[in-house]
Amino acid sequence: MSSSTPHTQRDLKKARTRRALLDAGLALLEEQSLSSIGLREITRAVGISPAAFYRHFRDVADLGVALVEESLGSLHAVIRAGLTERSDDGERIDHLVDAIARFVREHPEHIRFVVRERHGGVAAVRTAIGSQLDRFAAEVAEVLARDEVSRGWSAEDLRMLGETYVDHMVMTASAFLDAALGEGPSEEAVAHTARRQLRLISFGRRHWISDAATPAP
Amino acid sequence: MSSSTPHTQRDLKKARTRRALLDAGLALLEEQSLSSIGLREITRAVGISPAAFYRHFRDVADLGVALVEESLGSLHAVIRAGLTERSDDGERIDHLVDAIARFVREHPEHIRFVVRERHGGVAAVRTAIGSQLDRFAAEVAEVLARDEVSRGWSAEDLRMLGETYVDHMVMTASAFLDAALGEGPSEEAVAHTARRQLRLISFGRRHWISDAATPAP
DNA sequence: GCGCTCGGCGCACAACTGTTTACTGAGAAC
DNA sequence: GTTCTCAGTAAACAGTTGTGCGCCGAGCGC
Repeated sequence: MSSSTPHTQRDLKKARTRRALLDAGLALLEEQSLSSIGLREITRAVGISPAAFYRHFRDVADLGVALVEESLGSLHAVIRAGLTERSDDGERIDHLVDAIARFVREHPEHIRFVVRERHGGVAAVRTAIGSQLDRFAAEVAEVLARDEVSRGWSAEDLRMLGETYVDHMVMTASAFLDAALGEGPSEEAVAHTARRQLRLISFGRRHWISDAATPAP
Repeated sequence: MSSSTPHTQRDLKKARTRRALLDAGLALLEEQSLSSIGLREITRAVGISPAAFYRHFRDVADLGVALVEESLGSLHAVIRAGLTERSDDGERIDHLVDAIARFVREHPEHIRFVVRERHGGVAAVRTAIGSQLDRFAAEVAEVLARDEVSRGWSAEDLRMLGETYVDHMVMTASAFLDAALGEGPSEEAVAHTARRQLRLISFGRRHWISDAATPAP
């Protein structure tokens, strides 16, 4: 999107092995965490010599950072579409949850990576994911600001709401992933719970009072 | 609490180096993830020979599982107290958030460990944390069931609510930790956001309609 | 076509890993 | 006081790791 990609067949080849490295790393991350993956392990999986790795990345951590952009870039578009699509609350929730479920089904390794490394052992990757999710939250907040229910909401409250949504999405995606691998509840159950949680938030939103003390229950 | 602890001074010594191993592991986990920590690395930090490790744990993963019980055991009591303490919603939220903040200040390494390994690269530890948090969610649900607002809530809905609370606690604790290390927003800011999110949930709770279709906003 | 660029290779290097083996010696048991 | 238990040791094992070096040789610009 930003780098110049000269169409010479040599750069093409380079881009292809770079892809292979990224894919191999992603695959290995299914059962390990980034900080325990060896450079040699990756090159072995790709079928190139260890030294060749340095032609593409400085570090394994560097490869990790590259994976962050890739993984969250695609999710980005999906969620944004899912949120904007319908303004009716019930349908919107269903669509959003479905969108997440579909994404997890199509890119399981990507979200596995994000969830695992969000609080993982590699600082650079952690902060990369963090700032990506921050931008994400801001965007969601912006979309939600357009709803009628958001009238009178302060920017800060909207921001908080956006973070809540993003965190919920990540957790839901993670739960879907577990479901797909047979660990934890079924996909239906996860979707069910996710919808109810979104509904809970939705109710809270509709009756939100920004500053007043909350009455006793 | 469960194991027989003969007061012979030899078992005492053994228990002490076991503690040292656990502490060393916890300390190393501050900047790495469990799957990348070496057995030798731990024994070196403690000052014993690598082979001595096997007198206490079969694996590094085994040590990890032991850390899970320890880390979440203490949090358990704290949160339960924080939740039960006050029935007024506003005060309860404040107390809960304060309790989390205090806990993070007192046991930063423990929650660091839990957050990092919850979705980390070691399956055994992952499931140990998962089941611990599950029990946790059930307990929270039970406490919340005693509120007046929970009249008419199905067991399933309560369970969902409990999970929401637990997830929120973990995320908040993680945010507090980041704050303490100077990454991300300040502790005050984290507490502020956490309180608002809890308030949002609280509003949602009060206006919850279990099955009916949600009206347009 | 000639020279240059540069992705990839092979090899060497020192450092490290987990695990086993036979052992020592302080303390328990009787 | 003698015997047994067992946490911890030292040494060796075969692998593995990241990184540096010099060298190809296919493809590029010209």
